[in-house]
Amino acid sequence: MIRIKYTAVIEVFKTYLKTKSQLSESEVDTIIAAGHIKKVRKRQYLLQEGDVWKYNCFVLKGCLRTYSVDEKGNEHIIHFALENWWAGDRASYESGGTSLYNIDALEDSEVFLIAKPVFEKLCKEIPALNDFVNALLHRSFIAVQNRIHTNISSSAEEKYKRFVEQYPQMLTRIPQGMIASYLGITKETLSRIRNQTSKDR
Amino acid sequence: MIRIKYTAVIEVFKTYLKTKSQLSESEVDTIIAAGHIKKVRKRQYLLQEGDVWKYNCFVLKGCLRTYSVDEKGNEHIIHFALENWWAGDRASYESGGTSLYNIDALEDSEVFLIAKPVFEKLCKEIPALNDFVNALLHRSFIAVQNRIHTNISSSAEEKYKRFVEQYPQMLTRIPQGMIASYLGITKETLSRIRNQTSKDR
DNA sequence: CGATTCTTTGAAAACAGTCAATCTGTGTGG
DNA sequence: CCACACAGATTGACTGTTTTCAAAGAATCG
Repeated sequence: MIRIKYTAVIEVFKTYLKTKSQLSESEVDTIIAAGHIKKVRKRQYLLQEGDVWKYNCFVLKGCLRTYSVDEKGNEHIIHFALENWWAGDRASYESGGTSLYNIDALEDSEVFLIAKPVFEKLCKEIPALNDFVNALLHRSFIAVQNRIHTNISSSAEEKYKRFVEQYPQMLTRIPQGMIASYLGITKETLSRIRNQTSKDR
Repeated sequence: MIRIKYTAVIEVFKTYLKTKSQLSESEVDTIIAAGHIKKVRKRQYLLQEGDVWKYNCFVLKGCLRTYSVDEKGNEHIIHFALENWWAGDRASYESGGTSLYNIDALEDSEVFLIAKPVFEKLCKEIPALNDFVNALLHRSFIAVQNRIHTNISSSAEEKYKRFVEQYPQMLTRIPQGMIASYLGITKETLSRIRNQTSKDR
């Protein structure tokens, strides 16, 4: 059996839209024609603090992180985005103001970008897209709220355990220190937790 | 000059919709006709863990909290809703599954409820309502994300300070112990922080 | 290999939680 | 009106968790 070994990376987005939304084939094509692929090398910024975020960004390949840097130089990661995830700064996008966050790539990545005005136009023209974006936003909200709940009710160890359950794919691709940052604990604490739990067995 | 001393409590919702949305007078009336007012006494539940949440709930008067109770019996408050705020459990609402949360009143309150199927129908019929709900959801998402950011990047004291800045109205109406719970710290710690900061002056 | 990045470890200090007792204010019923 | 109960806030002593700082140990990559 002959298999096509190389799948154009944009297919990731096509497949995503086809399986997750009610969009027709031609609507999917319209959406894809409205944006463009951007390659982001490891350590390269997609957004820097002070910039304005004007895109919808879907990760086709690789891994991005969204984070802030405080006065002491500590990074605080609020979001990871692997393939099939969205990234961006919604606050800046909505308000048009400058961003407090940085987004950069943890691996060589490829993302699909659609500029805000273009995307808004599409949402108006394609009801199924509008519905999809809404449903997505609902799910995102619920996810962030769950994260709040875990955050205010759990110890460092519990937070890590839940992270492992919820995002096992991330464990292998994201450096431990960054997971610690995402959880709001130090890398040293996370290291000790992991060591601890492996001894317990 | 003669003034009407008593404003029907539903006016709170009318005013809210008129000032915050693009809805026409008649659309506002349609929406109001689609729901009903419910009085909730202090300590009374509006939702209990295990129930399914099927409403959109706008607070006309009083104050509600959404919280979970863990194995040890500790309460973890994820949301407060004063007048002009929405309350509810979006996860249960969207999925139709049972809720992990309780909602109860901290004061004698009045809320405006619109059942899910009715509300969904309204959203389809009234584009301005749909747009408004979306914009609201966007803002909510951004707010929760900011809360995450504060949570993972701040000490107990900083969290409290930000809470005070952001929600000064709540300080006078919500017991301190509950604010502590919302922040993910103990009531004793919050008490000491407050004492500490007042000495510092 | 050398350089860089990431992780681990140790010891001390800071921070926050626990438990129990006390204090304060409020509202209720006798 | 007082006494009492109750909810909420405070305080102290103690414990436990997490951070900090510094150093050393893996792992990765060109």
